[in-house]
Amino acid sequence: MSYKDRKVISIGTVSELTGLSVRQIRYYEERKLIFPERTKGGTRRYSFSDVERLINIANQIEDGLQTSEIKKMEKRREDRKLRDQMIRGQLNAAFGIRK
Amino acid sequence: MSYKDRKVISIGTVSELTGLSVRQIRYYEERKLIFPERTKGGTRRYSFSDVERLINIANQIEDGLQTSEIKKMEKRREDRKLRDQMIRGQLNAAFGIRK
DNA sequence: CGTGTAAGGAATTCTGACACG
DNA sequence: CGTGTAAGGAATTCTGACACG
Repeated sequence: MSYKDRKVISIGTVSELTGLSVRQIRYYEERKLIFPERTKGGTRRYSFSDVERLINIANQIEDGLQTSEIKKMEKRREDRKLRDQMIRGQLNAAFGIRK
Repeated sequence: MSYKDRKVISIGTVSELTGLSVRQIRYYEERKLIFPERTKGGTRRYSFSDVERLINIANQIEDGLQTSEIKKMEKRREDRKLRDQMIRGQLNAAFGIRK
């Protein structure tokens, strides 16, 4: 959609923007925490959103969390979000509650 | 400032986003129409604003304009902008006109 | 588990030049 | 003038592995 989500940044630039090593960035991908696109040639491309996400991941790692825990927390957060949306939708369908 | 102006995109990706050849992109820089940054290694980095500017340049070229003419028009536009700002500033200083 | 590193190779980019028109 | 291309080289990125802890 917006510039923020266009995958156009190569890993070296992401390393500069985040302060993380390319090794760390690739590792977080291996652990399914980040999902860059690939060019035809196979090089990774990240978005600014990815950069922000990486900074959050790095902070959680610094706080002693393991990548598996970070992954679980994200999933729970995502599940809550979906559940809330569903509840909102049902309330709206039943009572026409706006916003 | 914003994501739009961060110089983080390499020339190959810019080529994809604009549909221009890397040769064309480098040439417009040679003609002083575009100003990418450079990494320590010397590779060019562009912003989304640069991508937009390139698309505009390409359209003007298609319309038969020469790079020197495009450059002049941009300068004139820039000069008008500065002049208007100055006038606004003087009006405001003299009469306190807001906005 | 998270990260560094050396290894070999492939993809990407760079510059200056020649070509065409 | 604007753009394509072949040339040689340098910078960038890739993967799989070994190391440490």
